[in-house]
Amino acid sequence: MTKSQVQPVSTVRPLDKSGFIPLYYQIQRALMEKIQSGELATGDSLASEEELARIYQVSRMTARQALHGLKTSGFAFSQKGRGTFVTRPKLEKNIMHLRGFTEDMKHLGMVPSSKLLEQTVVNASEELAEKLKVEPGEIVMRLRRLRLADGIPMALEESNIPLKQFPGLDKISFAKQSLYFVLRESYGVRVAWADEVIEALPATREESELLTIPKKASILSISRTIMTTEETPIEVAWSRYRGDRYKASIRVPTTTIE
Amino acid sequence: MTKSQVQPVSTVRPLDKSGFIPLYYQIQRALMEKIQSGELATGDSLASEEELARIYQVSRMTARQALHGLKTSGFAFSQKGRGTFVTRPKLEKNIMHLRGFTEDMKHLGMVPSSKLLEQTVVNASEELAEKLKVEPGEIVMRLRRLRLADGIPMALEESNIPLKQFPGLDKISFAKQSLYFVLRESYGVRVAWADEVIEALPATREESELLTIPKKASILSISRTIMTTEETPIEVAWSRYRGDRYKASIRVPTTTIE
DNA sequence: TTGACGGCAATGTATAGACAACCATTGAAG
DNA sequence: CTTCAATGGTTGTCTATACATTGCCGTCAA
Repeated sequence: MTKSQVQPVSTVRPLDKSGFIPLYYQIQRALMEKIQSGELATGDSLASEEELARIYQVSRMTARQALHGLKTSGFAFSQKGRGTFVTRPKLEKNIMHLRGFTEDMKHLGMVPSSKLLEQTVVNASEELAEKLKVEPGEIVMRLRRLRLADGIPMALEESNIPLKQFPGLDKISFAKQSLYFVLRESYGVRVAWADEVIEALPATREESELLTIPKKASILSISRTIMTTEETPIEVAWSRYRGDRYKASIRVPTTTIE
Repeated sequence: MTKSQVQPVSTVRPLDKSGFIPLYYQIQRALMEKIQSGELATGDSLASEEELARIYQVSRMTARQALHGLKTSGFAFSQKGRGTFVTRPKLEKNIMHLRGFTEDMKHLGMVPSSKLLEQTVVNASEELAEKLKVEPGEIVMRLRRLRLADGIPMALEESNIPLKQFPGLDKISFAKQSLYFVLRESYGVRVAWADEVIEALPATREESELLTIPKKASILSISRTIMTTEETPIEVAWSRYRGDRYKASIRVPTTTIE
């Protein structure tokens, strides 16, 4: 509360009013940066809705929307009559964010690397075709990668993408580029939601060898289907994480508690 | 789209304008009921914001807020220029909802039962005290239950609740009543969020015996901390599910995709 | 010292309206 | 028949305002 008095107004970057990026989102990102950089620590109070509106020269509802975005992504919470406060989640792997392995590891301060095991074009099996909502036998790109952090094998990933929707995708090398990055930037894919199923499985022989763990050791399996707004699956993928090195976490916000 | 023309207006229950329950929430629940009952199937279009506003005699922003609630809880999604559509998730155990085991199993059409292993009052250990944000040694109620579905052991649950906040809780029998139900109805607890950590672990000897699975078999572990709006933990709990019988699932909505 | 009250600040809820962006359909022009 | 333009419907963003509800704190009186 006293902080806002001390804080110089000069630190506020003016908003881009060109109309391409929503104002509320620009404010949200500005606040997020302050949280990520540590300028705003856990427990600190954020500027009030009224104050944000004054600082950024927007209406209170717009400022409110920016704060709402922080709340639903788990970086802040509000108390009626008190204010809005930072609550930076220190979580292992927040599955509420659709990040790839590379981004995940960077956030954890580890050096990610990847070993391409397979990049082929296959005909969809019955099971896969059903999940992808295509005809059996349709061509699908399959990507199988071993993921390492600081040189230690951490996960095994397989990704299946129907090539019908993304012509030419099989000719791109994913040694360096992130799959999600390519889909977003080159094909303009708009993701609507993702369904994830989480299981604890015993390692198969192949998995235990690649991940250098004992046979039948516990594995955290996350299967994911990413859907577009047209309800067409973009990708069906699964990841197998070493049970002894990996935890998934999630923050369930108030809005979804019944 | 044609549906809204056929639908008689008489089915609309008038809103309770007494002011105790927000209008947007009443609309949200009314829509949710139609989804749950099957009156609105997956893929059906919901009434437009304008239409809802007209039907319920509220402003468009209020109708919009009702739809927003459905979206963030994964029961609907919107497309600019087209409308809002139902997308009822048919998922195994949606961890986006804070349901207890009993409600979970009922939703899956199985008959839940429970065996109370332990209901004691203990002094908090270092580790537990830190998680509950209380002093070490403070009294805590511990509930350990074996959970069965159709008579088959499915999960092991331990729940720790600081008694300081809930005097008399240790005298209530939880053989029949749900813990969440009691906390909500008798103590008026307002939950702000829950953090969950999901792991794949090998079963200990005790776990394998109680769950009738082989030793070191894979177990899906979900640890949960439930917090109030005051940032005080209400409950620290963990569940151990049989890896061969249980899957957790989650639908990540657009709003939280970066 | 304590308790009651009032005022202030903050979020929660709700209204009314405006324009932009996007999608599907229709109808006219080629 | 095909293509393009207009149109209406829908969600997305934004403004301006109002009142309710809650938490905090200081003042004043008992």
